[in-house]
Amino acid sequence: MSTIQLLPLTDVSVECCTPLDSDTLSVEDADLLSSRLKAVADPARLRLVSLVAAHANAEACVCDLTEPLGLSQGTVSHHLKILVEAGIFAREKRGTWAYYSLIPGALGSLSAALLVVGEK
Amino acid sequence: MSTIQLLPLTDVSVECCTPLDSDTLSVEDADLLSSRLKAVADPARLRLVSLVAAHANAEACVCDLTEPLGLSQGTVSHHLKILVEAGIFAREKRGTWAYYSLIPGALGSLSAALLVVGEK
DNA sequence: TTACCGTATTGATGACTGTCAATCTAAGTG
DNA sequence: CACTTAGATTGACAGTCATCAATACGGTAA
Repeated sequence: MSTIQLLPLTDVSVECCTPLDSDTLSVEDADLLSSRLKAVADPARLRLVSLVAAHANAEACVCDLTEPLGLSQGTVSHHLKILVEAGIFAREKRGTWAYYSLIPGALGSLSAALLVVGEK
Repeated sequence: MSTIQLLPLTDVSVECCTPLDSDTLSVEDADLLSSRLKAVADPARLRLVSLVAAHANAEACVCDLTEPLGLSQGTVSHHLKILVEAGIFAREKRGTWAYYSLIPGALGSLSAALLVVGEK
């Protein structure tokens, strides 16, 4: 049997979609990373992260956060949802209260991903 | 003369503005950090950082970046200005061309600042 | 000087976002 | 059951943003 060269073909397809620079950020990766960064690039949400991290047991309910943030309950709930959807906060409902906590390593991986963008 | 107690007064004022948690992100720091993160939380600007970093000599002019980004020249110029104002890119004009380059350590300090927010 | 080229800026537009007030849902409590 | 309380959701509004087309600016070359 003749052994068909498969690897060169896949290489060509890779070259096709990355024309000039070898290892540059793809559009998909850029969209993904930017959406995660957007979740954190807001003063209210940065303070939420800081408040929750500084809180006892590293978790807090909405009622703990509304007053120090100076925003309405609905707005705080909105920001918390964005942080949960970005994979930064975890939400656990116990009784009437909803407790939010930092997902371990989430900020670290985001911080690391940002750093990698600047490395060729 | 009666010695007036000044220190207790200032202590009270400090307690007044930091009611519960001790070392939480201030509103000013949150605004500052979020504005730097906003500069980077955009797909086009993330790709700009990646493209410049991967470019020869780690610098590039606008004409090098317009085509791989798929955006108009004016839009690319606009994004580059935002990155310069955020302290991430440096701009050097040589002749007709404007060369942009990553400021060393800029992404690193931003990445580190983001990480610190999550540490109590 | 005029002409050209690379870049910056302006104006307009459509999309997105942060915020609040109001409402709705759900879980406890009388 | 009705009532209260915590949180989520909705609708509306103002502000911001990404984008393009067009124009202005600033060197360089003829």
